[in-house]
Amino acid sequence: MENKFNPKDYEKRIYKEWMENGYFTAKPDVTKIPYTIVIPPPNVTSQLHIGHALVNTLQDILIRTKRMQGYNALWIPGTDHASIATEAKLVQKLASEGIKKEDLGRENFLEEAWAWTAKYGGTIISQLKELGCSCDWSRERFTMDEGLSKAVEYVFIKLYKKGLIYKGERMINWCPTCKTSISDAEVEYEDKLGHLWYIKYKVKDSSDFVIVATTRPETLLGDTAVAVNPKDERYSKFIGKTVILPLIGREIPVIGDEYVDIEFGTGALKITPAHDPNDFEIGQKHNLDIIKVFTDDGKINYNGGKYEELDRYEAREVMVKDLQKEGTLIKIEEYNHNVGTCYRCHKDVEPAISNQWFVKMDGLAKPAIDVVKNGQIKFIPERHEKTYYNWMENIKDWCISRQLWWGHRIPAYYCECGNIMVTSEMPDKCDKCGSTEIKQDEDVLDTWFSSALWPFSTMGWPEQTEDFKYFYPTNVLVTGYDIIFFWVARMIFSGLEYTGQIPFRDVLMHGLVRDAQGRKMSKSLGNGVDPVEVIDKYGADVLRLSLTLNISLANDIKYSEEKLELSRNFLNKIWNASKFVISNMDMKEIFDKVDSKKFTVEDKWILSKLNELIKDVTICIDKYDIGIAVQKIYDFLWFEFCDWYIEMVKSRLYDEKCENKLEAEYVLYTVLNNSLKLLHPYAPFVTEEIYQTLNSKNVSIMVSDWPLYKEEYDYKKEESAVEVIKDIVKNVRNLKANMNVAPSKKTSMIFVTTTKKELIKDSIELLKKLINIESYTIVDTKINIDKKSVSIIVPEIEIYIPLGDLVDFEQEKIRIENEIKKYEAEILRVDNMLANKGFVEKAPEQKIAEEKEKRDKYIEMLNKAKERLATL
RNA sequence: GGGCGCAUAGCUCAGCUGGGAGAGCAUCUGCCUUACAAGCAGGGGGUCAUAGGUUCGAGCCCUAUUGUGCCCACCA
Repeated sequence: MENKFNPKDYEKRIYKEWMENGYFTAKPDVTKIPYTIVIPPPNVTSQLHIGHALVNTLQDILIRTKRMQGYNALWIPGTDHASIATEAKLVQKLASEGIKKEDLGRENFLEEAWAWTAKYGGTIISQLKELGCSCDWSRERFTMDEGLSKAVEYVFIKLYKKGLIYKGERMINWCPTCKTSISDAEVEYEDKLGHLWYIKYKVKDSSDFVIVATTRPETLLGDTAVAVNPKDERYSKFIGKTVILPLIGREIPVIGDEYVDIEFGTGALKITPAHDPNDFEIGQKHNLDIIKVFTDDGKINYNGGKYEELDRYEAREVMVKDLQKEGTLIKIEEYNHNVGTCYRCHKDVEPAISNQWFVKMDGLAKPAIDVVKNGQIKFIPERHEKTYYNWMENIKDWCISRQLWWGHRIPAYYCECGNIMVTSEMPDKCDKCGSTEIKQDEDVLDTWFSSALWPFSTMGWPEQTEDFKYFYPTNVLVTGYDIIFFWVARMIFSGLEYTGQIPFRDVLMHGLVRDAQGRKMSKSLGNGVDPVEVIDKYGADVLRLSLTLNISLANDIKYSEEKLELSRNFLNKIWNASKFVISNMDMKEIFDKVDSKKFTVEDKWILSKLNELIKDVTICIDKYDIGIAVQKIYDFLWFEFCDWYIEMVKSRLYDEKCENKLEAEYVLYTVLNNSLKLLHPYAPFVTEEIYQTLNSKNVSIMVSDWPLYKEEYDYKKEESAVEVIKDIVKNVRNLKANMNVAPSKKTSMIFVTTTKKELIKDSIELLKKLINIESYTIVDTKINIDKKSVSIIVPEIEIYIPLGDLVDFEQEKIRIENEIKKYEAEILRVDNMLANKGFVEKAPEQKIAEEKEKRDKYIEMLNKAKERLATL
């Protein structure tokens, strides 16, 4: 083992060994219970960011734990083609070369896209490997693989035949920058400061006018009515009349509709059915004309007269000026409102009427709600179920067509006669009119349409493969709560509809990783942390630990350098402790001669503590208390094993004649070996490196057995005995520190006790080492005690340390007086409790007994302290 | 407008089914003690946001308030 903890020495080598030994692969095996996770597929061209590092560390922890526990653990990896995101990036790249996507043409563009995928596609995968992920790479999938594309096509056709997919003209969200429709879930609302413009619409053949307030004056080009509330006395008289649109002079009717809020703005609402969802509905109700005024890229179209070709915001400026000139703009107010933006490019989306493909949601939503309500699928933390219900219960039809090229092309074919054929192969001729003039739909499917199938399409579904039959449904889905709508919800209803089963049993949702100031990490802020740089500097284990140690999954995680150092220091500690243990393993080959009767009190104590740890950690991981589990490992290894046990056994190890040296080595080995196994899911590399050094180069910790709780290691008596020893040691050290006596100074000690004689005798070697005893006596009563001594009082034991002139009696008096005060306070606390009728009557007996015991203990110590004080 | 979090030591956060407030960092004191100075030993530091309530007992459960963050929602 290298002297210094340096992850670079072994991480790459170990990962390669795991791969070569095929430890990550899993095959159906009826003799084992499957445990399956499918990775949330990262974008094929993405780089590993800190969120990926977290979600994949969590999955790896679960998979590695279950694998060691004997499950047939399978973690299916893969990537997503991320239709809109990838296409946008590629378009941008082409633009920088002066190429437009349209000039390239569909075929060539797709060729570029595949080339791009091939070039950048491997990065994220190799980064996941650096992180230590134990995915079955032989099953790596891509959402545009042939098999997965088949699944997409199969589902589309099936749903179409069932009437669950339809095409129609609806109001959808249009992104003029990405030039595609997007679903409701893909719209992000942002609070933006805008204006309310008050515009005068003249009533025809009258000197009256109606003033409307709008945040979007440019849409007046598409106005086909002004609506007022029929109950509004100011305006009801105008209903049925017409008003004249400013700037363009077109006549539009004034209509009455309850929808209009009398209190808001002016109480008169301009209606633009083509560019506002509410106006669209009102338009439908009143049979209003629909006049589109925008082009697909957000410019004013041919209906805009002289404003044609102007960008929507440019048009706004120009029109506002013109309105001012005309005198019809009478007021401008600042106004804060919610503006829908595209989740990809963050530009404002346009509500627009468009002919698109939709998935009919009402029938799909209910079963998806039921499986969560009845507990077949559990969300962790549970509160996210509410978010899920809220969304599912108010869901609208899902717009799935995208005006993009990169993605699964819609398997719909159009004949010039208007007939639509939905099939997997391009038909030779129209099945209605026989024409051979047939064209495929130009659009592709929403990227989430294929992700929704991920838990089963990755297993070869719709074929009833062995994998699918054995590994599906998956056990747990691990993901961030920010994609409940995009992905989790859609996998649930898809799984139920297509496979008739839930896609996963548990949904483990983690928080977002934020920067040290608590801000979201983003490119624009430049506060992102590159996990690859972290791995370079600290190693993957440290990164993984820093994301899991001392965190609660329910909350967002603040990332900081400090947490990396904490993790690094811990692993360094383990490294050094292991070095110590390994260098003291000279009798390892005769461990079969270990005699458990020769276990000392500290041996039994640490074995018992280890035993508890095994139990706790196993339970915690099962409950997804991943942060608590590793905290317990940390505390045990550092504060029990290193701080106490190793110090306690040193004297035995250094003493060649020690009769239970073998047992000491064995216990060191056992505790370290098992602790490494518990820690392995969190820090796979360092635990493997140590494990192989501790055992043999031919074994691997990742396929070793998970430690089990053993009844015979439950040594309660020894646990409490060691607590007494620790109590003594801490008190002596404390006293020495307070009196400016070097801890290493050897002293003689007198132990006064009647009940704990054996314990002191048995553990005197320990005490000698831990608190530097030169000589000692154990007596029943305190006679012949050197006046110039200090005293220590612990339950049932008094210890006197003659310190000669170092003893300052005034100091000693004050110290003992303070202790007396402490004891009195404790006694008072218990007395108050016991004097409380309610407590005595209602508290559990055990609790009352515990309190009484404490009281006795403190009274005893109080009396001793008083006696001692009297002699000073 | 609805919904959901969070508020615990100077800082970052743990705290499982309610039973004497914890860790790391920072700070102070003393230590290069042959696994570890990325360390060891010891100390100081908290009305667990506020106000009520339930309970024998509340950091934990209930209600309200304040501050703070997030999600959802078509008021122009």
